[in-house]
Amino acid sequence: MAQAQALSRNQQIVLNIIEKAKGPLKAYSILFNVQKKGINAPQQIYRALDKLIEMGKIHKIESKNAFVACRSSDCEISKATAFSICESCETVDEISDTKLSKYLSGFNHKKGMKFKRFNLEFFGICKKCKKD
Amino acid sequence: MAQAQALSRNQQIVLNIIEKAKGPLKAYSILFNVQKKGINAPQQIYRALDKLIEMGKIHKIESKNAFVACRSSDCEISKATAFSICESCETVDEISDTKLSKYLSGFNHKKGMKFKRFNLEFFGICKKCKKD
DNA sequence: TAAAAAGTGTTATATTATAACAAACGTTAT
DNA sequence: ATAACGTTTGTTATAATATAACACTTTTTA
Ligand SMILES: [Zn+2]
Ligand SMILES: [Zn+2]
Ligand SMILES: [Zn+2]
Ligand SMILES: [Zn+2]
Repeated sequence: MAQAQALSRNQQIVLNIIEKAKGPLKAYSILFNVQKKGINAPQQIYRALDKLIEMGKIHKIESKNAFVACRSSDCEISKATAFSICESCETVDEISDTKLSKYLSGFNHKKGMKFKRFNLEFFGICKKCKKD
Repeated sequence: MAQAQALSRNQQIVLNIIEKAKGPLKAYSILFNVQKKGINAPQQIYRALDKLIEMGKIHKIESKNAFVACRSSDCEISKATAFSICESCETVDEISDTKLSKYLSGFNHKKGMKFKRFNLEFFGICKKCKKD
């Protein structure tokens, strides 16, 4: 069993903020939130984000350039991610659906390319927003 | 049958460049390529790109901030897109697989959100790059 | 033909992300 | 312990991506 990787100081600070957040956070919004902790430059944020993504602790929502904490425990490496995104309130949920994940992981392209990783983003209007 | 929408001058110029390209193009690379045609500002590019996306003529590859022409004729509105992306040579192919598309269009989130649209990006190493 | 809608040109600015370099820190191997 | 190595940090600067705002023109619709 691979030893769970320890987080460095900056990585831990950034992860804490993302985990506490209700929704996806942008890099610069994270930056503004940690200036009191002595982190002053974008680089410091982006470096932490890169490592956290590698470790599977967070994911990037590509369509929003924003970052969310991983909630699904089994994506230790971010190689099969799926999200549901509300176009009205911007809520993002990580979808962990075994069938979906298996279906896509097993998907083979006609042109013979073997996939290592995928990212899927669904868009719609969430239940809560539909009521309004 | 809905009348195919005519393109404005700038939209046509931008679309031509993207269609001629072998791979995804970035907005500013498009801009540099059309300065001889009198287009000088990012806004003009982004406005054209936005409309072309709405019409389904092009798609944005979110993980690369780049744009490709639609090759699959049946996505008149870009509501169900899937791409295969080589992490080595950066080649991008639009996947038009009816089964995949149906499977995903019919996918329903546990939380009851009805999806209007999705975008799927697969990553791997293409056949050609594997040989090297 | 007047009003409305879509498109254009332009300047300025906001937002997102990386380059490059020197110093500090944490491991491991003599 | 200490040298050597890789990783993390701090910092300044800059690159790349994208939008705001405003005045004007063209096209469509009524
Ligand atoms: Zn996850
Ligand atoms: Zn919502
Ligand atoms: Zn298409
Ligand atoms: Zn390749």
